[in-house]
Amino acid sequence: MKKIIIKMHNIKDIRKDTKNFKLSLKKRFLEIDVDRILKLDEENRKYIQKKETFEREKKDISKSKDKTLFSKSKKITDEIEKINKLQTNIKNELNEVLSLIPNIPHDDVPVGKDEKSNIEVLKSGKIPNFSFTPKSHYELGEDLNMLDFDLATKTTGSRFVFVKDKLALLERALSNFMLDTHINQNAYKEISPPLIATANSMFGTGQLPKFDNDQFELKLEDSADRKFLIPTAEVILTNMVKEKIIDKKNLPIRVVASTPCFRKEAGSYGKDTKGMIRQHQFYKVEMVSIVEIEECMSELERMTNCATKILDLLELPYRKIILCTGDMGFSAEKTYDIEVWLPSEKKYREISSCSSCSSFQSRRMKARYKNENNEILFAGTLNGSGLAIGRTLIAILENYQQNDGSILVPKILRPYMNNIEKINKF
RNA sequence: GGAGAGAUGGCUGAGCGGUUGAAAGCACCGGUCUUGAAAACCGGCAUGGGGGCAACUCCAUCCUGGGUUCGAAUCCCAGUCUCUCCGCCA
Repeated sequence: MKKIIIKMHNIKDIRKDTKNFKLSLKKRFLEIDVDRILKLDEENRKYIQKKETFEREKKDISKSKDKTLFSKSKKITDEIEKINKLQTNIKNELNEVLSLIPNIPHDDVPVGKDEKSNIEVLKSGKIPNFSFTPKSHYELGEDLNMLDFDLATKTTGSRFVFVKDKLALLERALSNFMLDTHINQNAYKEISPPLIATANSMFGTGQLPKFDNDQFELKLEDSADRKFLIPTAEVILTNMVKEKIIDKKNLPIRVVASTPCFRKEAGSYGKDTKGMIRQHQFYKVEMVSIVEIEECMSELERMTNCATKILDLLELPYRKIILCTGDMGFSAEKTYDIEVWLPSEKKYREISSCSSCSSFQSRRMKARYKNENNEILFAGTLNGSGLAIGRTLIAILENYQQNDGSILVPKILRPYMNNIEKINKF
């Protein structure tokens, strides 16, 4: 494996356009000492120059094969070593600071501190009118005897669930239905990936170093080697192109996978403790696109449409919102969230999140492509849920519930469920 | 788990102490020829970083990390990964 020089933000760009960089950090409401970054960068370059001067001298001596200069060469070696140490320290410090800075928001993204500044861009589907008080998914699931939270607590702990019988079938049907749709209609290629990723891969997509605490880490004999359960298939799918130079003719790359996802959800104590909205383990169908950098915005629209199409086909009411700068994830430059209507909460809840990460992840991963001019550029990466299966299951339970506590099966899913039309208690 | 073999540019693959950042071939790009294409011939073609407005120039990199040496792709040590054979196992 080649040594990887990690670059999360292009320091050259920061140097050249400090003003803009500071402005975009402000949009994210972040306090970052940019002047310190620039100072580190300057020092770093100063030492590099110093080192290179010595290295050149040494090289000349070696080439001359002049024995009288050999002792001098040895002294230079010591000098280089000293400078190298200093330079490495500064470089590491610089990289550490840079690796904690999130992606720069796209110009389209509304500026705001929190979800209150998100903007609704689309509302679709008909909100169901119930002649009775609609129940929550966990009431429905427990009444059907098909969701068992207590049992999961006993075997595993809180925030896990046993899904049983026809709901387990529904979960499986959803996975297959979503995959089939993305593969056959949306031109994604199906992948069944590993569910474990290296620390390096986690760094590539932006989960590390900042969100270490949210990850389930595996216990390994050799503690220097860190491995993690994937918090989303995005990690492993996006890293498929890491350290690669992709031929332009192979772009765009579109892949989809249905995988379990594992999240510690540190810092979410007390939020959504009831039901299966927020679990430590859940299934999700994930789409990932690798594109030429200028295609990011159009691909994001395309990807988001692939996600909403699933909700259209399932005939679930939803809305699409664009996240403001303060509510966006670490690696994203622009994000659409898709929220599905939950009758028991009388609220829209997130069921998918589609993001363009521009070259933010590809810089971390060293994923590049050659364009028509033979220039090597960092690729654009995008990821989106299409959709979160657990939450889709919830949405179906709640939106398709009947007065007697049974659940109508959405028409499109029936072929995937032995053509049953209804999920009953008996 | 045992025993061997290996890791070199987009790919194949030579080099095994000194102008080797690296032969050759393939792929790719440009040109000549051709009505067009193919073939043939000519030329170009690694990545990262530093300096410079630029032409350009300098440094690093032959799996990773140490060591030997004035000098390492080449020698030594440790590690990682890959392949083959045997064992074990969904």
